[in-house]
Amino acid sequence: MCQDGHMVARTRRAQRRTEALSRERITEAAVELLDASGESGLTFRALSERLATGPGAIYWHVANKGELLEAATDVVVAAALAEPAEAAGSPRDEIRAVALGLFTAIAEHPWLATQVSLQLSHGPTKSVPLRIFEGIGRHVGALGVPEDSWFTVASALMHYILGSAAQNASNARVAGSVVDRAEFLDAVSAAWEELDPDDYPFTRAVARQAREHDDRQQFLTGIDLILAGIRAR
Amino acid sequence: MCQDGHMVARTRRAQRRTEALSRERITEAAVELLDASGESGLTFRALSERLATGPGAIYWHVANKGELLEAATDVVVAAALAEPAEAAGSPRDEIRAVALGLFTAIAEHPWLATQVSLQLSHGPTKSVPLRIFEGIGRHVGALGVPEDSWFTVASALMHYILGSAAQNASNARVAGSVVDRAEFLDAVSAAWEELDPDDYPFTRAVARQAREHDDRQQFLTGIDLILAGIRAR
DNA sequence: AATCGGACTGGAATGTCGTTCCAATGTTGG
DNA sequence: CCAACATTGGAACGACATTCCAGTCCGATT
Repeated sequence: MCQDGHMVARTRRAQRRTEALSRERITEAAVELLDASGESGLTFRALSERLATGPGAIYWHVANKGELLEAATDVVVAAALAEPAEAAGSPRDEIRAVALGLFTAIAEHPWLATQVSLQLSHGPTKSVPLRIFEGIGRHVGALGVPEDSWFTVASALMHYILGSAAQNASNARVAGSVVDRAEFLDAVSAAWEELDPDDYPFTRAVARQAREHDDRQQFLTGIDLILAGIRAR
Repeated sequence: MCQDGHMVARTRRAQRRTEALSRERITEAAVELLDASGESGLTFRALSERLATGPGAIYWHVANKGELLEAATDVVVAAALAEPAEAAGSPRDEIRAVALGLFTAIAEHPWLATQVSLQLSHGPTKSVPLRIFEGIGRHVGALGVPEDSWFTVASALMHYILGSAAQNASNARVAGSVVDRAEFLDAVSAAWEELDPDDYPFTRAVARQAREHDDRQQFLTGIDLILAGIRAR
């Protein structure tokens, strides 16, 4: 088996390696892996196999796993925010579009919620929070908000959007289909109704509302709430 | 600290083990470890050493690391929400109190932001999201909100609070003192001002506001924004 | 009092992960 | 053609969460 290694190189390249390894191809494969098997599915070993290479080759293009996760998140978020750029509506509609873009992106890539929250807590200079902040803020001026409140208003909107998105990932993960979703909400509602009435009176009281609510609708209602607050000043 | 030398391992209990191992003691030690060395500092090895035991003993009381993190988060959040229970003010002040309680808890335990976001995305039946939701919702009724909007309004407030909290963890982590904080904001603001004017016009425009803003103040302003939106309906 | 069984302990062992290292390979310019 | 260099991929390493198991302790039963 020692001498056998002479010709070990094999025709590996003939397999699929028509394109060279690149940061883009690696990130793309990472996203596919994340979509297919969740956060724990993305390992350098699995990635190596899918790209028909070894871990060392990946490390030539990417510093570490954190950077890989960051790149994957960035690609997906950028795609989600790029779409509604064409349709020019009222500033209110524009902001709703940004919010809904993120909302559906997270529904399609459940791992995204955790990652975006993570990037957010890693600092405001990371590209993902920047993209979102800019995407929202761009339309805040047109909303009639005085300039010295821009920062505050855009921050409030971003925080609400990301907070909601994080929560709704759990729905998306468990509920693949509409039927599953109904079951999931039923389970949540039932669990809430069995809480201790002394400790959780409010949650028990709204258990029925939780069962019947529409995520997307409620999400937009929340945005309208903030927009109404802005207008009320 | 005082080693008993190479005495037989039998007199182990004489060392420091006056109290028995319990879920509470383990969680407490986990929080101390997290506070001292951050999220990566909490390992079963370090925890074993601090508790003068082995990993196996810990696993008798705690199922896995996730459950340990959950318990640690729960304890800290519960403590943060318990304080303002006595002082009864206007519903608006009560909600502000809940929000500020979480805000300062995260400032004292920077690892909390990530954990709370994580728990949130793991489902609405986990105890941490429940506590927060209840803590807020309890005062929503007194706010004059019609009952069929309770769920929506409480959700919107919770999402904003948790989203803001996640962001402000990065400030807290980097900025131990007031001086550090000013430096941090300067760095962020400077980084924002060097962005591409075509891609990030808004962010560049508010860079100066970012430098001078007060986290806590802005956080409360955001809450007032939502409350104003509620009143405006 | 002796013993028996389950609660509890802790050290060793297992397998997986991120990461590093390095010999081998392709590629490029002189 | 050959030296410098960029790139590759497989093996090896250390740290980690988790499991296993041989013990130890303690309260209930007889």
